[in-house]
Amino acid sequence: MNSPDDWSLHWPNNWINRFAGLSRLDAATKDHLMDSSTLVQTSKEDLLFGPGKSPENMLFLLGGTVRVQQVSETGHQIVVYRIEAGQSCVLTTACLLAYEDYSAEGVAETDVMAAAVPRAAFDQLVAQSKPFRDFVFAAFSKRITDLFLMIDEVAFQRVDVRLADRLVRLAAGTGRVQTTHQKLAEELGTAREVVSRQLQEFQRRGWITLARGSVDLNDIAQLQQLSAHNT
Amino acid sequence: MNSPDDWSLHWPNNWINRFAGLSRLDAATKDHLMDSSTLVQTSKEDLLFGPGKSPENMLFLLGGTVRVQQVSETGHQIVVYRIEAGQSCVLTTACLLAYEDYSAEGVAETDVMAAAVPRAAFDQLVAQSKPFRDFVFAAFSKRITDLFLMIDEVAFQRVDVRLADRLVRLAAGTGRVQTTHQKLAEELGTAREVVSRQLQEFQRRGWITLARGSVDLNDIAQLQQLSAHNT
DNA sequence: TTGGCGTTGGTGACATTGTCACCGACAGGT
DNA sequence: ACCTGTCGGTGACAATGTCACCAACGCCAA
Repeated sequence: MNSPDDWSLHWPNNWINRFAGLSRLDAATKDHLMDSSTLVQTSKEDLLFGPGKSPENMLFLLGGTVRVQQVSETGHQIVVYRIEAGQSCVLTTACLLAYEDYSAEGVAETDVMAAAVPRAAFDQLVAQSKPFRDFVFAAFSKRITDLFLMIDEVAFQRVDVRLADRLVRLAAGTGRVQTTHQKLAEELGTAREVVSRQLQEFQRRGWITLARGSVDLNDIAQLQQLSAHNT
Repeated sequence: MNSPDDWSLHWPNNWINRFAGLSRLDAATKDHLMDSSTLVQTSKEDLLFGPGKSPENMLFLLGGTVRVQQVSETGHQIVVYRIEAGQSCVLTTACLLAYEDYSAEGVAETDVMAAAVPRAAFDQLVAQSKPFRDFVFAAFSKRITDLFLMIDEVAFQRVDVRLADRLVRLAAGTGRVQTTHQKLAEELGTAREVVSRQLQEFQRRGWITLARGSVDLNDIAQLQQLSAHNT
């Protein structure tokens, strides 16, 4: 669901309606936003921004998912958050405005379609439209609270709790996660061996079934209970 | 230096000049900003914002320091960043706009003097002044990159490296840090015992001298070298 | 089919960090 | 001098991170 095909290609001129926070824009502002935006498409695994590749536009994601991850000098990685269809790319937009030494990167996790708004147009929209300002600051707010929660999680949560949480999220109701132990380790910012051992423990308890390159969730309720259990 | 006495009490009507990013405001905007702001003072250890205490104003810090820390459900704490004199409180300003469940808190680390700008005035300034927008987004940008670096640090850096770094920063050139091991542990989001053992190791190497409630730095160069060493 | 060969996952040993229980040293007030 | 609360020290153990190495699998070419 929400592949670039299912709606964005059919109503590319009406993408604004997909953003709840933009519904309050007046007609003239919507026109301005539409006129100054261009549709862009990228393929799975493409790098949207990262060290040495500043994003020059603000992106509104119409379809697909962008994974934002921190790449450490130590060679480690950790996934900080994801931008889903219907969300915008505010943090990186802001950061491109001033700072060059941006150590996070954004990777297309699927094929992605997005509306790109140049920096100048973004600035003008912020100036002229209060609903647009509200949208921007609300998006900021959400992301920033996520960042604080992320710091809390990394600093204080147990690995098994975090892993159970990610498994349930990544399965997204499908009951299966197609990924490797290495990828899961990079999600959590830990080591593959740690993930392997935790997964073995989950399997021993009958919660999941392991296979090469995938994890089947047999008892999502138990996983959720563990992930809610902040001991 | 930069105690509330040394300048802010003498030129409280000119505080805007203390903010480099605000120097480009035109005269009318400066007047507007001055007129809509009120000076506020708080005492050391006062809670400026936190769970159940949303900040209703944007703050420009004129004197003192505000410590922003994440308080976990587990009872742990970690200091995320500090707001120094000459900086503004953008993140929390943004977060107050939308989200209630804000788990971070801001504590006055010294007596604090600040200029408070109500939300409506803030919004109007953002709308009318491009330099003010630039200031706001630049401040956002700085804080957000700090948050990403914080995630990196907590996830991937060794405790000894982080502790050495904090000691040098907290000493601020004075060669001494007046604090307890428990406070240092809350800086780093770790346990007191861990801090105690690391400090003992530093002392064994002759880098520091421990005393009850204080740490003297004997060899800042060595500490800096360790803190720069990202192995 | 067979034999490389890169990817994926498993394992044990060890280092680092976190947790717990408990202790003693110190400072301030009476 | 004696409480009393704060501060720091210590050992045992658990959880997590690191390292070296190996085995199983899938793919592909000889």
